[in-house]
Amino acid sequence: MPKKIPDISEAEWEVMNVLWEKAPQTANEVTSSIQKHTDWKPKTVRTLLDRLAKKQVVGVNTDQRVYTFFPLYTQDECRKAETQSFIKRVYGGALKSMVVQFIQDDTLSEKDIKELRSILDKKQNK
Amino acid sequence: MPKKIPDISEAEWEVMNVLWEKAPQTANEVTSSIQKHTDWKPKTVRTLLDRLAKKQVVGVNTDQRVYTFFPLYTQDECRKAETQSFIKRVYGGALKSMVVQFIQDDTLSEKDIKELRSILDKKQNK
DNA sequence: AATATTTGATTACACATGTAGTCGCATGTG
DNA sequence: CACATGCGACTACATGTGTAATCAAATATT
Repeated sequence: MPKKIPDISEAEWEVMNVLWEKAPQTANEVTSSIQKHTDWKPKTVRTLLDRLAKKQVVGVNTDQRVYTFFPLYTQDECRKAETQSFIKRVYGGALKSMVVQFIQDDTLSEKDIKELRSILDKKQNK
Repeated sequence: MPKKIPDISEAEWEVMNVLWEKAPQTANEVTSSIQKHTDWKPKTVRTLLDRLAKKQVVGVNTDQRVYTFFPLYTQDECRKAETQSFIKRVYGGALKSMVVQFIQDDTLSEKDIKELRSILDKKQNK
């Protein structure tokens, strides 16, 4: 089985999302991207990168003078891990319950629903 | 608009789930239920209840000698709040992306998929 | 070369969270 | 009534997280 993925905090997710778009990147590059959505200081971003590296969620190239960082897991892997623990905590493990709630609460648009139906159709006829 | 629901931590969710099943309950009653799933000491449960009360997620009846606790929000309200922030963090806000991933990953059974389809059908014909 | 700047390493600090323990008063018990 | 027990109030303490700042060495600039 794939090794357990460490917890990724909310702020760390922002950083990961940037690294999943493009990697490797220097701390400065990551900071530039991040600052489009947030007002975090470069030092803050650097701390997050260091923590992610320590947690072994990102890797670091130290061969160049200025280090570059890259993800050690795919976005899908991390999403799946987070979602599983989230669903367990909040919905007692039943993804379906969540979807049902969202469908009933009109959180999904007509269009979303159509798309979901089409995805489910494809899946079932496969 | 409904006031913003405070963050509920993982351990606190366990407590809330017990209170949503039946309320009000004394700390002892909650502890008994909780200890079926966990090995938390009564003091731990009490601390969680106190924190939830402080956060105003649970209310406290202090009229009796032994206090009783009860939820101030429904489970649905809390689920919705948590899910919204979760989806935003992990899936960039698109619930659909998550469902798609889970459908494709076979996290949902054939049966689940059938049920979802039927729910979507009902929704659409409404 | 002297100085300014960049960058990695280390440290800071408050608040949240998991996981309890202590203390003192109100109550039940013998 | 004397004492044991239960419960609320407060305290504890390590680790995680958000949000950086400081310091020293390497590098770029003038």
